[in-house]
Amino acid sequence: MVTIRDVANRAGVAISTASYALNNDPRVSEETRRKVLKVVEEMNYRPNAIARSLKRKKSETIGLFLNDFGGPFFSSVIQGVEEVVSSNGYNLVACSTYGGNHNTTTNRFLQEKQLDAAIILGPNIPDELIVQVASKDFPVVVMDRELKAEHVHSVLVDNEQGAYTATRHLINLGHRKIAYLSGPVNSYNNQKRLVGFKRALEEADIAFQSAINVQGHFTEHGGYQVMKSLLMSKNVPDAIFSANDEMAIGAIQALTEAGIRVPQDVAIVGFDDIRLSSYIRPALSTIGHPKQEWGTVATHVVFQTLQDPSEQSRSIMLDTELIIRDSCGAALQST
Amino acid sequence: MVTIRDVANRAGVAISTASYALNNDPRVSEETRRKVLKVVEEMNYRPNAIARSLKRKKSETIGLFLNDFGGPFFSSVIQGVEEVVSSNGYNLVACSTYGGNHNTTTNRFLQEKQLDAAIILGPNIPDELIVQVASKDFPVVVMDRELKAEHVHSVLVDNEQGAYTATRHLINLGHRKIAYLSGPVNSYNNQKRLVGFKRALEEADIAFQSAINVQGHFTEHGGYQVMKSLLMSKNVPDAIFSANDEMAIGAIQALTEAGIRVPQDVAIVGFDDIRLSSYIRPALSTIGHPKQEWGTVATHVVFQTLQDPSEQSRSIMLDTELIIRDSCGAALQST
DNA sequence: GATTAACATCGAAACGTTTCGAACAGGCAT
DNA sequence: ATGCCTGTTCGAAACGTTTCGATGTTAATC
Repeated sequence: MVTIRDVANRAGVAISTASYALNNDPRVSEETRRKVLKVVEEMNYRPNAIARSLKRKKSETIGLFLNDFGGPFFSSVIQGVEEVVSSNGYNLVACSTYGGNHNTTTNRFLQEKQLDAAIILGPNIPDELIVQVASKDFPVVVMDRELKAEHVHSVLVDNEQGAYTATRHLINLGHRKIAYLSGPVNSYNNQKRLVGFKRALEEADIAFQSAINVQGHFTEHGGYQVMKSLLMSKNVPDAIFSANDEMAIGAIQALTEAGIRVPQDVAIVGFDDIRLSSYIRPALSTIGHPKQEWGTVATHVVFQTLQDPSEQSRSIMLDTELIIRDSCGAALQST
Repeated sequence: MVTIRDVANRAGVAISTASYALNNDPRVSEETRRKVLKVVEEMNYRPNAIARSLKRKKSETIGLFLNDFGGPFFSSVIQGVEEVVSSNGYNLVACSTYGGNHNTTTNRFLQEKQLDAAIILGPNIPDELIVQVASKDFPVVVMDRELKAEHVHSVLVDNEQGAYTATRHLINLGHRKIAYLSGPVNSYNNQKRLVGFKRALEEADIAFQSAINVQGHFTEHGGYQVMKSLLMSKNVPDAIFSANDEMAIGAIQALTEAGIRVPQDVAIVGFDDIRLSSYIRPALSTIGHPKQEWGTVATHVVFQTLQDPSEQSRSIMLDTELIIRDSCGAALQST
């Protein structure tokens, strides 16, 4: 491995001079700089980023922690993050947090100071770990929870408002018996969406029926299963608000198989606006949110804090949008 | 920041002893080890991974280079990679290679020895860079090209055979005028798929018509556009082999809009078996390949080479599978 | 011709670890 | 007493950079 010492020797200068030359320090003369750069070229020298990070106490790398690379809209979020990170001349590493507390990658990157900042979209990282690692020169942005702590910022989708809008929409279409197709009960997103759902019901004087509040684990298969059992119990609602699109798609499948028409017999609205939603039949009405922007905003917060570490903790909420397609029946009524 | 020196001081031992204690070296007595670990706990000490990497010349991290996190099946590949990496106690970082040669992340991680190995699925990383960085203690696995060089291994999908099977299938169904819906001409995947396509035609004594060899950039929109213009030119084929599913989906959209029935008027087969393919109507017949396994195999090769650096360069080819749904018309004929 | 300033270069310390070789203490056999 | 293990601990050098403070040169000023 060729080091800066080799370069310095060959160029006939001190190590420090070589280093200055490489870092465009104005002290070094144009002549020496050229000499050094020529040798660098000849020897194909590459600075060792690890040694540099050790000395500078900066890695110019920010970490994005995801619990699941396979998720349906994470790719959009990553693209947003990537865009801002690289436009700032920083590097991005994406780390999987799969595997919970014993995950070595998470602990290693988060606790062992290999990064300059972290963006978190992995609910299985505990709050305590986050507040522990966040510090003046290690800002953290969370996208999957509210967490009020020093040097921790949050960028969130307005789950509650979105769920409220979706439910409200179903109520306006004349539905009264509306089921909530729930994600994992301890999920932050699910909790907020449930709150919005309940608020809309309450406003319309509809009682919340826990019998038709069923849990589908945020997966297509879960949605399918749960819908199946709801059908068995003969407890079929007029309408369904699904806490995400995946489950809604599974539910539609189950309904269709049972000969129940969507939206004529049961109307359904989802949440997330994943790509698949506009392709299935009937096309899924849903609550959309700006996935890529979500990533860019979070990343901007990171860089602002990096530039001005005295920055206050911020909390940003992104708006959602009702997307009407076929599964809610609104298009049908209006014609 | 609390360092090992602080720990050593507080515990009343030498730095080296503290280090040995932390690394379970048998030299240190049980008593001292406990004393050190207690102090570690008290002070909440975390070793600095950067300093360790510098000294050990190992980062226990492997890098996965992707040109596009948003791709439709990359998430499956990543999951496969992640699984093997973490089961070996290593860390995974995923780096975007978006932006071509000037991409700093790529250069930095690849050239500046922050990693122990690399897996590459980003065609915009030039061959020269790969052979330059591959070395005895830095194995590289490519998944997006053939590249014969020392310390470079390849794990590939059998594009040619897959394309051959798909085309052959269309021919067997009685089609003679078959269009090739092409990806970027310089793409390795596209080239191989084209070869397989041509081989099938040749075998059946069908001339390759360059007029219906059209380029759709591997995107849905590209497939849609290209199909539109093919329809304008009145040069409509009996059947289409699309070099990937995305383009096939766009093409079906264009055909449907023009009132042309799939598969009755035009049969179509894609490549990749992305998730969407089984949801669209008509469901897309395609060539499937084991995406997650692709990742796990590549990663196994990495670890084998890491364990035995004298390992020969390997080249592994994964089989594909014809998946018959509705768009090719086979299901229709058989009933 | 002495004084100063500006410029270019250098040596050495530091970043936080790991690890080599030496040192020390105690126990045992000579 | 001497020598030699064995078990434990230690000091110091290294890893490849960056950066502080010092040093030497040269040219400009009085």
